Amino acid sequence: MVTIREVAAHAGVGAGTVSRVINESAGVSPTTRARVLESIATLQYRPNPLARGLSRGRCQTIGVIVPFFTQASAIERLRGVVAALGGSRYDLVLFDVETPEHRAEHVATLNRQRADGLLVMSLPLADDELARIMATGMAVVLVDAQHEGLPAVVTDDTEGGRMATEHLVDLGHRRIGFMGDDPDNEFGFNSSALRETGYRVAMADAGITPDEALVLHGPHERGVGTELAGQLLSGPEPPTAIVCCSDVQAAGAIEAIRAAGLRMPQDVSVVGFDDIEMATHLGLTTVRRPLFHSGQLGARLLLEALGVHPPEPQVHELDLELVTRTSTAPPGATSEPQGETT
Amino acid sequence: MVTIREVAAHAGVGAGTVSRVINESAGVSPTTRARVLESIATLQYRPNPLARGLSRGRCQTIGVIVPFFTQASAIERLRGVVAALGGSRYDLVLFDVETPEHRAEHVATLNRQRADGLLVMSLPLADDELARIMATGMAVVLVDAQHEGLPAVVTDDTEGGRMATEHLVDLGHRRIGFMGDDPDNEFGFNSSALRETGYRVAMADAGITPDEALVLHGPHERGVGTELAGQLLSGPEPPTAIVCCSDVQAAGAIEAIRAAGLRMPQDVSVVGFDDIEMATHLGLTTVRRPLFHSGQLGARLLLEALGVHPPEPQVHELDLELVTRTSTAPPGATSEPQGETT
DNA sequence: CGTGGTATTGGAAGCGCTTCCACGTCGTGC
DNA sequence: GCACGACGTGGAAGCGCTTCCAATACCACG
Repeated sequence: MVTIREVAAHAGVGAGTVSRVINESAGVSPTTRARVLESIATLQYRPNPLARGLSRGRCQTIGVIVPFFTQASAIERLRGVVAALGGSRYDLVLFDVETPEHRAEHVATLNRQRADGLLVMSLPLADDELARIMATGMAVVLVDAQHEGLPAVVTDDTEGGRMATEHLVDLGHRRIGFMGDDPDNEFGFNSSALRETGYRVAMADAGITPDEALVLHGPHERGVGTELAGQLLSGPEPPTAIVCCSDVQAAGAIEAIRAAGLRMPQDVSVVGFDDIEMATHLGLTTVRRPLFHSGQLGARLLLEALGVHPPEPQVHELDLELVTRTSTAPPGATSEPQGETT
Repeated sequence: MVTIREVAAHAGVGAGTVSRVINESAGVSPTTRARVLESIATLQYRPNPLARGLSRGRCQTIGVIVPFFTQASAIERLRGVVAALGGSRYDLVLFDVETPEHRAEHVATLNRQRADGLLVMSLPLADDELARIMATGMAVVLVDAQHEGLPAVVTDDTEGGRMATEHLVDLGHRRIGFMGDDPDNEFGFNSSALRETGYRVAMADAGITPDEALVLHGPHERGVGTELAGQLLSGPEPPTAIVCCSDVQAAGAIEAIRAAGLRMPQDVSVVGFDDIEMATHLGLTTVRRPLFHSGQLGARLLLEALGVHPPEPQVHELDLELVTRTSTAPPGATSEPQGETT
């Protein structure tokens, strides 16, 4: 491992001068600079990022805290982050959160030296957790979460739930079920609850009182979607349409519909949420979340926040969009609906 | 930011003692240890990882070099890595490689201080690149790539190509097309070429001389799959089956088949490669690669290599498996095939 | 020829940690 | 009562870098 001192010795200058050259600081004569650069090339010198970081107090790394890295939606966001970071000089450290303990651990461990900035995805951090992070001086940007005084990239989940439900109402459905995440999940995710609110708003707007037996909750898993949908469909008065708060649960629901020997959309319509790739293949009507874009924008905001002129924290709301495919139709429709939007 | 010295002062001991406590080194009396731990808790002290790394010469981080982070197969592997790293004390730094320049840059930048170990995915690194990496003393594990003297996790691509083709031959196909990656791609990926070899082996075994007009190449993209398949199908003597060297290209091929007004599998059978999630939804018969498992195993091997007793470098070959779904059937089959394997 | 800048430069200090060495302070065996 | 380990412990040195300060050289000007 070549050190800066060896380079200095080789070039016949002081260590400080070499440092000035690598950092492109002003005040090095062109002659000296050239000599130093040559020595660097000859010796194949690479500055030690750790030493640099220790000395400068920052490490050219941004951390991404992402719950359930294994979920398609998280991946899509991460893709956006990677894309945005592509051109920058920052490395990306991944903190996967699968349990509340993970989160606590990461928050506790985190400090300025691990990452200069932090992208927090989907996790509604508690006040004290955020306070601790802020105390380290790290720049923080939230994606799919919100907190006073912090820049954030969000979507309107309530509106999304409303859009999905309204679409079904417009098609003529009255008995509409809803499947969402557990409202009292251990992470404090609340987007599902908001979507449920949107569902209720749309129902109310249409003058329908939701049948509480048609509103079910369970973990964000495909199998759970199958199970919940099975429950809905086997009831005394099954719904003619189901709003799912994720494409994953919707995929499960579709399985349940097939298993029950029912047809989609003739017997049951299904709307999902997210528009992950799978939705295209399933022909799933869904509320598209700008996942990639949100990750990308979040990373950009973070880079800005780390820059020379950090802008005022601002909340960026990205639009949701209803993508109509073949999983929804008027209740009791007899013919296959035509045309698939990709 | 609390430093080790402040903790030492608070506990009335020397900095060395505090260090010994955090690192659980022997030689600290229980009384002192308790006092120090209390001070740490009171002051909420967190060791600075940079300083620690600088001092110890390692940074508790492993790097993952992954080309085309945006590809489903890469993601699946990464999931495995994250899973394997879950319990360890190592952080994960992601190096995305989208262009050969990226790769060169990463290899140049990399040094021991950035990561203690390196997981190289799918990238056939050149000798000099590897030499440079090895010179840093980093532990290296290859996944889906191989190099003398390095631990690796691989699959037999030739055998995979053979399996896929044999399956079609067994079904009675004779005119079988092949679609693969560009053989002279800028990264030096060769798995597609190996699969093509397997295809030729299977054809030869069946006594069939492949029609070179049915062997096409193009970038690993869905759109390209559509295009190539379109070409195959519009020829004077279209194939009755196509072996695709990835599920992504296969998905494109399926589109082309639909677009051409043909039926799958009655008119054309399709076999993919990878078994990404999409394959299930497409009903795609495919050669399953143990993607998750390979990432997980790779990460485990790396952790072992970083451990106290690094094992001898070893090449671990994981099995491929043909997953039969509804995209393949005997040529000219009249009835929908039954039963879907998930 | 003296004065005050400006342009370069070397090198010490310090970032926060680990680790090694030296220094007590005991307890033990004689 | 003394020598000798073993055990705890403090603290200096050093990891490789940045950055600041002082020093030098050089210039133009009067």
